[in-house]
Amino acid sequence: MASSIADHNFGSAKRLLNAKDYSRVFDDPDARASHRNLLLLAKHNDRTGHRLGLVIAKKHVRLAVDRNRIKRLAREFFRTQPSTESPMDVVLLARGGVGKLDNAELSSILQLQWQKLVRHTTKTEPGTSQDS
RNA sequence: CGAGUCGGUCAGACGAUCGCUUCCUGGCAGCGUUUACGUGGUUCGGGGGGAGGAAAGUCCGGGCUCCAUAGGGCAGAGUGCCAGGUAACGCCUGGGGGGCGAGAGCCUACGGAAAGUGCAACAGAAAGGAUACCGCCUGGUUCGCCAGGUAAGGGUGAAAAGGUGCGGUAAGAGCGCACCGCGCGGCUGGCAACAGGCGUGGCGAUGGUAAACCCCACUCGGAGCAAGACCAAAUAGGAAUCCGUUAGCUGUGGCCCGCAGUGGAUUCGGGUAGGUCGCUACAGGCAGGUGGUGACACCUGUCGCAGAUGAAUGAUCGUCCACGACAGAACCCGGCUUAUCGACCGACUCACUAA
Repeated sequence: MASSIADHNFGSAKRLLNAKDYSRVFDDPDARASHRNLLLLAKHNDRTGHRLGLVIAKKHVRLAVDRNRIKRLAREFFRTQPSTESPMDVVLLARGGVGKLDNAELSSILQLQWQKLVRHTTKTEPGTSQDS
């Protein structure tokens, strides 16, 4: 419990693992952060930390090398984020043009969108709005 | 040194910190239990491995798996000079023919048009068992032209029915001769493709196109790891309607035969899309030897070289330089094709200078 600040690993507990996990986020997201190159969806979970899922469609990023690069960068970013008091399941969707960004640009975009997402979720009060 | 041809190798390097995955190993929870011990994990250490020459396009060929022991015929598809290599190929090697280049070399779907069918705009006199516009020659003539001979010359066209030369002739013509080309028949060399002589036919019949239909020869059963197997669970079981009962239906794409199985179709309602295996050790890499012109084969030694599954192989910083291209495994191999910043090695050709 009480996932520590120095917890920077990224095992299977930190990832969305099957279709159920994904559709839970898609069907009723608590928060969203949109950018012209990507979209973040989030839903509170009852676990000890954030979990990340990635949807990088071939339609939006043509080359496999770029798709892998985006996934790695996104994982790296979420790995290094400190866990907040309200853990979430987050899904990152790629949009067109992400493949053209370099690593530094992508990182700064992720930083910005993540902050937006955190503000959103703290506003919508994690404890009470458990179900609708 | 300059220009070029062919073959091969590499695919930024080093360090620090933080991660991912897999294997080995040690500790520590948990579980089984007679202390031993076994098992074992969203746990903590230590150590090892972790994308490519194209991983790509999915264009061929295999292995493997299932369908039915994959058997006969049709249809369909593919291949197409010869001989080897190989598990196999549309690949590779060697050879032959043709073409390009000064050369090293490179390119080449390269079987059949005297089985048949089709196609060829325009131009042109005539385009396939053709034809005579101008011209040339002979004869006649009312001097306008007419009859006949001819295919050398002009003109048209992508292509005009052997070519060049000499003889010949009224002018011409394989009409005759020489050489070349072509057809046919021996001979010699070669496993063969084919090459080289020799003889023969005057060549009024063999024009082109077969990545047009077609003919001939040879090859091919189908589907793919979401193949397929197993585990707890599930496919169960149920209701309604319609069709059928020596048939029909099902069985990987077509049809017929053969073979195997069996009532079938639709709708309603219900349930699954968890885990393990397949999954990486091999037509395997490297070194040496033997045989072969070579592709390659055989022998000996040695090495262990990714196995993910919402999908690992990365991020940041520092230093250096020739400032880093194309690009990411998904069952596995052999090829082909396409993309690609550059660096290096070997063999060879041409030109120039020097010796």
